[in-house]
Amino acid sequence: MAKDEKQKIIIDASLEVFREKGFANTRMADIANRAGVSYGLVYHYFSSKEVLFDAIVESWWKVVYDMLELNSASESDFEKILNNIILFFLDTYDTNPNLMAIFITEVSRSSVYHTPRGLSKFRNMFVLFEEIMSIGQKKKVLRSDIATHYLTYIFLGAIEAFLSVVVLGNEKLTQDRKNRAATSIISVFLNGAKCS
Amino acid sequence: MAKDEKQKIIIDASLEVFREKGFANTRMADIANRAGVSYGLVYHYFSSKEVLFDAIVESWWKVVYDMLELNSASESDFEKILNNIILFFLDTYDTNPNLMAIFITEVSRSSVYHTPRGLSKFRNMFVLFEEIMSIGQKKKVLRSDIATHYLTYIFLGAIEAFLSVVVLGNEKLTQDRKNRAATSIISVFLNGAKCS
Amino acid sequence: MAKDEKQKIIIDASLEVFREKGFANTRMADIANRAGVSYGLVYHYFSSKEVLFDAIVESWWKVVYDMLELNSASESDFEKILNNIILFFLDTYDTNPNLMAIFITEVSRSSVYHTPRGLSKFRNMFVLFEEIMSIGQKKKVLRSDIATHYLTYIFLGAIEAFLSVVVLGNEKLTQDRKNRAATSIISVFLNGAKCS
Amino acid sequence: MAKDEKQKIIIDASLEVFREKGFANTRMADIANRAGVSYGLVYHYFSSKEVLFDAIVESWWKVVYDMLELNSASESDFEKILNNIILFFLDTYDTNPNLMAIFITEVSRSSVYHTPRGLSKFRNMFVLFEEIMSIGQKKKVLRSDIATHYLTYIFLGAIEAFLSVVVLGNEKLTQDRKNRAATSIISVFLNGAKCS
DNA sequence: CATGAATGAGGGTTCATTCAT
DNA sequence: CATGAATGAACCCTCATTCAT
Repeated sequence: MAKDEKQKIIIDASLEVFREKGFANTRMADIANRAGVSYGLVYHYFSSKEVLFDAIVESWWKVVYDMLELNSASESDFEKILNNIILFFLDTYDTNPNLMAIFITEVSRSSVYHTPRGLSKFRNMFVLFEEIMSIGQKKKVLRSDIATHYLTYIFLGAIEAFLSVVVLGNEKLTQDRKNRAATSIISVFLNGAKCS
Repeated sequence: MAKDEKQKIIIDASLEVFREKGFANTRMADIANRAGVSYGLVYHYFSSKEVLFDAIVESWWKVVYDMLELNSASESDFEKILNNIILFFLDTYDTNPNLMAIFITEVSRSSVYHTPRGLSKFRNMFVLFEEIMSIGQKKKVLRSDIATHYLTYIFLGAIEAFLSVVVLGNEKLTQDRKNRAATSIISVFLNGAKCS
Repeated sequence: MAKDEKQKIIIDASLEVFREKGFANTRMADIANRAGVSYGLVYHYFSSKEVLFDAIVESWWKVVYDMLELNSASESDFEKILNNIILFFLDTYDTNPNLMAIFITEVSRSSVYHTPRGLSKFRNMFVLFEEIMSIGQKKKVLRSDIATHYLTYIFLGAIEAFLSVVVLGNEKLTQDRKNRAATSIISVFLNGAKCS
Repeated sequence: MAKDEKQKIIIDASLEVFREKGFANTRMADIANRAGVSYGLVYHYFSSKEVLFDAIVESWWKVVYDMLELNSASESDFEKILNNIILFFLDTYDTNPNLMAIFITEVSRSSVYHTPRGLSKFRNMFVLFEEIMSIGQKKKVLRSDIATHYLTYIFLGAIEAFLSVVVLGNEKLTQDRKNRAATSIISVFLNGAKCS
């Protein structure tokens, strides 16, 4: 429909602008201009700047949660699961770098998003990650002498750190590089960085 | 001197407020109130909000760079170096949780800080980290089949992820917990998460 | 006709909303919603918010003027005429409390309505009231040692004050109470409040 | 002090503008311009348009309540008390016509002011008026066969109606005219409008 | 050094009105 | 007739910064 199309145009424009300027420095006028629509139309679809931002973030959480739950329920080989997860993030960066950048710079750490509600979303992701690590431990793939949340910190931290560098450098990811990154991260995570 | 004392009072107050509200939502008036000084005095010492924030961040970068350079030049056992680095961050959180929180939420990822100048500071830290990892590889402690920057992502990412959880949860760290965290992170980083 | 019906639906809805929120705080969207019609249809029938409001007020003035002219020409006993006038206002409140409330709160005093044109409508009512008082004086029912406009102030003021209290308190008027109010007001107006 | 003077300048300017345009059509910029101060200074003293308006209205209620309580406690002749009350309103119009106009057009009836809190202020005045009427009845000056509140409606209504005409016509009141108005209103109120 | 009054540009939001379908 | 998407001027309020005392 025309309606959904316009919404999409506005959301896409806001993804660009939020990414470029950050939430605090984004003007609703910037979004309207970028979208090529009038000032008021943005408000016709989104009742406030925050609502617009939330719409973006919610859609992000949904796909993350879905992805994690899917992998949580998966019967695949555990290493394959880890690989899926990393590639999910890298592929998302590929197809929607603005969304990924916003997640990294405005959501994952930014105090702006850390209202109680925002925090719970973040924690929820963490819990889902932890479940997967717990599965790895139950399957005897992962060590059990390390508390599950440390495994989570390290795996999630590696992904975020890699994404941060890519995002902040505005780098382009080839399929090849994505695979190498996933392989390297998983290799260190599972086998360690120490010389054998 | 009285001068330095007042400056310190203002900086301490701003650490609190920046931590609580984030840079964008902090008012100069908030800082003045928290410091118990007049509105204009803040401007007497810091010519703008940004200058005040930068003063804080610069002091942070200085200690981080110093610490990394010290460890870079250190003759210690490599594992000991890694341990020093982790404990540096955890100890800083202990003694100055506001500074650590600001680093995590306002600097390390936030787009607010990602002016070209801010980015270069961040990259500089990354380079120093990378040098240490490179040393580990030269010393044959770390694998050389993994690109140095991946080792960096994983190690730095783990620290940041752990700190994030602690900071966002406003948690208290005992000496014991700090040691356990360091040990766990290093153990996984070096030996891997896989069951042996 | 369908046309007139829709107009009436819109007018009735606007009476409700204008009464509840006042002219300034009424949105055209509120009226459309209350009427259960689309946004644009209100504009189809009324070219602006002011035109809609005026349509209401004009209809009010018309019945007031008609009523006053009728009583002005009436051969009835003067006391009966005063009674008719009071009961006209009270009956109107009964049948159309929203209209009465709008008159009291938005028209009779509100500066919103006091454009030159609005004022002239108001003055016109005052003149008609004054004519009736003048008739009372000519008929030797009312004292002539009091300037006609003072008689008008007192009589009209009493009606407005009573209506104000009823309107602001959103009170229900029984036939009995209406009669008592009319009798009391007229008794004091004609015979005075002093103990005899 | 400079501070109080500036406040007064702003309040005086806002009295003018509120009177001319009404609350809803008054721009904060208008007030600042009229006061000859910067835009922000208005907010320095009054945190919102509503707070500024309330400051005005509160000061009004205070003098009204004080005046009514004084007359309530007065040992004077009852007719003298009625005269005092009327002259209070007329004198206030004389010295501060803008305040009086705002009371008449924006407060006494306007729905804008009829929040629950606004209403209670209005009712409070009504109650104080009613007490005075009740005293008149107890003193056997006023008839007791008429419910007290009807006496109140008629007396208060007469004052308001007179003031309304004066305010809307932007008329000038001489001392002489004030006295005649008071005498006429009281004469009709006490002795009635009927020819004897 | 210290105070806090004063400034005014900037930005989010509202909402009457228009217009394409 | 009817719809509701689209427009954009208007306005309240914020707050970093300046400045007189």
